[in-house]
Amino acid sequence: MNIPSPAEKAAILESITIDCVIFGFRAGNLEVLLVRHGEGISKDKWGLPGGWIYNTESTDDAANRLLLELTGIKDIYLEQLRAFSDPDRFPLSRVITVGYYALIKEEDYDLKAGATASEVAWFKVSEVKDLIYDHAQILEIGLRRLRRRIKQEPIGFNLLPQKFTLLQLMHLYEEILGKEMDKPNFRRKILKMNLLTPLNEKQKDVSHRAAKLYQFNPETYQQLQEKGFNFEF
Amino acid sequence: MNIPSPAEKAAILESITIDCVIFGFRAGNLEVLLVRHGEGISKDKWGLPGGWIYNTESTDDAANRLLLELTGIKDIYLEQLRAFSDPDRFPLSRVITVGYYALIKEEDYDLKAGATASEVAWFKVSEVKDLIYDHAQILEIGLRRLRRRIKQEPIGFNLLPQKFTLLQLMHLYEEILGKEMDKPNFRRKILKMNLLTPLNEKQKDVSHRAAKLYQFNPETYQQLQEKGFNFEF
DNA sequence: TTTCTTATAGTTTATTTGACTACAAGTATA
DNA sequence: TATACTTGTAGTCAAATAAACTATAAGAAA
Repeated sequence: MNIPSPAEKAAILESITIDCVIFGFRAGNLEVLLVRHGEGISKDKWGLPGGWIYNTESTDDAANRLLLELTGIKDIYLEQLRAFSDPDRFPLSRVITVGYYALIKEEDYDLKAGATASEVAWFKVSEVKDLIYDHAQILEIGLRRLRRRIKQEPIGFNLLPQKFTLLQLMHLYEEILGKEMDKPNFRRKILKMNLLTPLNEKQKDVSHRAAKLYQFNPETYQQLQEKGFNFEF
Repeated sequence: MNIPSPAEKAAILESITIDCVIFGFRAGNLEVLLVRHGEGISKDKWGLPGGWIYNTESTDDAANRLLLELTGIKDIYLEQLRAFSDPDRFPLSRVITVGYYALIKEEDYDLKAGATASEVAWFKVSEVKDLIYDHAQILEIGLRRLRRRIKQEPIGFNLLPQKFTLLQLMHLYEEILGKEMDKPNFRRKILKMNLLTPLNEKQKDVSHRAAKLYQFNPETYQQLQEKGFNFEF
């Protein structure tokens, strides 16, 4: 994030920015998308993708635009976290930032660094360190939100391939919630919800008994949502 | 909310404001605190208490300060809702507002209109209408947050007098969640949590059998919180 | 003394949980 | 080809919980 040029100043809100916490999941690890800044006071340092917002756009629109410009990712569902407003959070001027977060399947998107980002990459959440400004705090709040959300909505499915085994799904919950689970019980509970459609297909190329593949069924989810249900495990 | 004067402009962030949704409970009704504006384009109209933030304060601090200035209420726990950022939400200029919410016991606070508010008063949530700008939306989001929170934390006790009966507590849950409950079951469930200290005291001046009074016990709550528990009814 | 209202205790049945056990279906290897 | 090994899947059982309901107690009012 840099101080905007005079030309830019006319079009943006000088005291508000956006920062996005984008989570992905690969090889059993929860990851987060970071960009390396190409200019300004944080040049060469890693941080969350973000930037200034235009006078004419909502923060939702700004978040989507910035994410596309910096990382090449578009058309994803970004949810607002909250505003971060410590007066000293940004060293050059008084800036409040609005945090957003999302969960995506890494394989569905090609990364392409753009605008003020010289590089984009996924990092394991457990290994992230030294982020600029207060981005560590924003990430922390994003992670907390993710853990809460995944207990109440079936968002975890966004992180898996379209066809997955029950054990993959369970491992995802274990990784995000940070606790071990019982296979038979998990299986019973998730199947009773009727959210998964069993496929006539099995895993391939595994050196043990192949597990049945399932896919998430958004329609039954719609129906269930009206009655209200929960994802505690 | 008015356009700030040139003198004020130096001290504030021009494009960010705060708005507070303060909930109270009286005579079985959920209420919200509104102020009548004394000046500016929304003069004489009712809206949420709020205003501009200073360069030197966080949004949390600004919310507390504004609430005190406008309504006389201080030292309460305000929680951030989120930023509201529709480019057209404020008619005179581009302003993003950060919403806050809180729950208080009405009897504990004296209202005193101040600063740009000519009047302050409690309104039944079910009867509120015609709020300025997008304050109806902010109230709606606050209400949704309240309903979610009350299912997970014992915040409802903030709304009752210090000594209360189980039926009063149940009615509060019924009012906020909008559904009827079973007395014996509610009673059993809430007592098993061990959050209430029974008093050697009963209701007075009621024309029927007097119910036992209880009070909320913050210490056992502290202990329980570590283990995690939930308030579903 | 009877009636009415609300408080509180208890019952019953179905459902859900958590911890396990057992076995099935494959792959690897001897 | 037989055996061991790994993971998947089904099922059991006791304990805890939830929902719906009945019954009785404690007062106030008629």
